[in-house]
Amino acid sequence: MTAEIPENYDPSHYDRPSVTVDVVIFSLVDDDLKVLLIKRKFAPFAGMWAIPGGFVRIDESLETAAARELAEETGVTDVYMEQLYTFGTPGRDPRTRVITIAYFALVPYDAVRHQPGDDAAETSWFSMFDLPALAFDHREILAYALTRLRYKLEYTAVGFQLLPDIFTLSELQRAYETILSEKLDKRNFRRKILAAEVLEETGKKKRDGEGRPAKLYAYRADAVAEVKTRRLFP
Amino acid sequence: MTAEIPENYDPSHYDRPSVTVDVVIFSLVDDDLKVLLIKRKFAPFAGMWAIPGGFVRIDESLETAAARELAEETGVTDVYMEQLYTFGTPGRDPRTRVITIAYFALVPYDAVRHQPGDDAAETSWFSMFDLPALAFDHREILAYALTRLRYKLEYTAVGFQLLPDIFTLSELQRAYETILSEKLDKRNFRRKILAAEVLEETGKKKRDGEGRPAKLYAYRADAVAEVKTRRLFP
DNA sequence: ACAAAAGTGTTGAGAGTACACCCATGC
DNA sequence: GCATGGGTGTACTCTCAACACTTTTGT
Repeated sequence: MTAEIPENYDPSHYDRPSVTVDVVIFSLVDDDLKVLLIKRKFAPFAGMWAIPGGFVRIDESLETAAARELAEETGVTDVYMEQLYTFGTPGRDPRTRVITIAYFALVPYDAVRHQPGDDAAETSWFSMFDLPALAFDHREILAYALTRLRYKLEYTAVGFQLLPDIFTLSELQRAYETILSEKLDKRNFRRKILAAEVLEETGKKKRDGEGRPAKLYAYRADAVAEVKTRRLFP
Repeated sequence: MTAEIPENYDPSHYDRPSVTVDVVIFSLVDDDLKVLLIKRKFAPFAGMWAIPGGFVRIDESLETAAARELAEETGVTDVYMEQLYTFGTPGRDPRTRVITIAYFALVPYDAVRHQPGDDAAETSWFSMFDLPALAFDHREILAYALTRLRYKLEYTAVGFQLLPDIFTLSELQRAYETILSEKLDKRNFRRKILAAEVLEETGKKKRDGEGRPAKLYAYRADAVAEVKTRRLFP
């Protein structure tokens, strides 16, 4: 395809990098944005925490590989997941050239089956706002994942993906506030989220704690995920 | 990192996919959005057109590989380029497993040195709105690239990257109209682009064709590239 | 009855949109 | 002087942002 590497050259003969997927698994716990990390047992970066990931098998798609990693760590399938970015700087893994395709997943905490310790590997949820020492370039990947998640919250209805199937508007608002690290106005929030027509009332009410019971809402399966942005040019 | 593939396993022993970069090279020619393609001489897809690309060398970064491909095909360096998406469905290349990290570049046509035919490989500019038969999954990659470019135009000032160093507001407007496939209002366009404060007058005027000479503008090097989007939540 | 959280409207400011005519030059 | 493209302002609408009190329940 290029002058140096003719297109008829069989690509299987090339010196090839390793390819992995890493999955940034977000969840909301106790009004905090958490990410699931794995403690490394071996060098390099032994004892440090890392984003769950693994090698892409030779005959599986990238999405399948990412979904497999997610399921291995959390037992969860069928959640919101999207490709984040591909990181491939030489030297990011000191052992050999490793290119990683990073994904991020939004997991409702009540759907997580494997709790930390279930698996052989030690895993734990960490606050995104209080991270431990991280292996490789994983701090950079997490920073980028948070930026993308915040950005995405502002023009899509992706926030629901972190909550249970049914939820109250106050819970949804707290989710947005937690992720954006910012207080939102209750009346404006409700008006806007209802105007987007992505929610439907379930008819049920949540009566657990103190105070007036709250209406429970569900995400409308038929809703368009992407809310049209206001455009820069008419 | 996973149950099946222990983290202490040396990744260099794995059965590894090939990794390429493909660069979607956009330019504006005669008020049309063009993309540079290469004619394939060998199987698979012999005679079909393809996005320029090549293997990532074992010790170069992905960005370097993409910039190298761009320079080989156009002679251009230092233009706007960003990572688009990573495509890795098994079978997208019938020879072997190939994962490609796609980039897109915005190239002012007057900067292109290698014209079609300069190189050994046959290259040609095609209208994005009238594409030939394409090899591999390259039609899908181009469709995604166009979507991203259009999207990006709406909330950033990236349109300049397709024009010469100095340009008139009418030329800029025509660039936006061409890419978006949509007429824009002249007064609103001018008001908005000037309000963004990313342009500066050069003092020069363009007097070539008919009509009143137009002021020539330049992109302000110190301008912030990303224009703040209106947010969905306050 | 009181504590706690849910729920609800209005107003002012700023941005978006639609729309039509005069200006400077070359021929 | 006329054809050609460049350049300019205003009024209406709509969305955003700020702001405080009433309602429903459990104890």
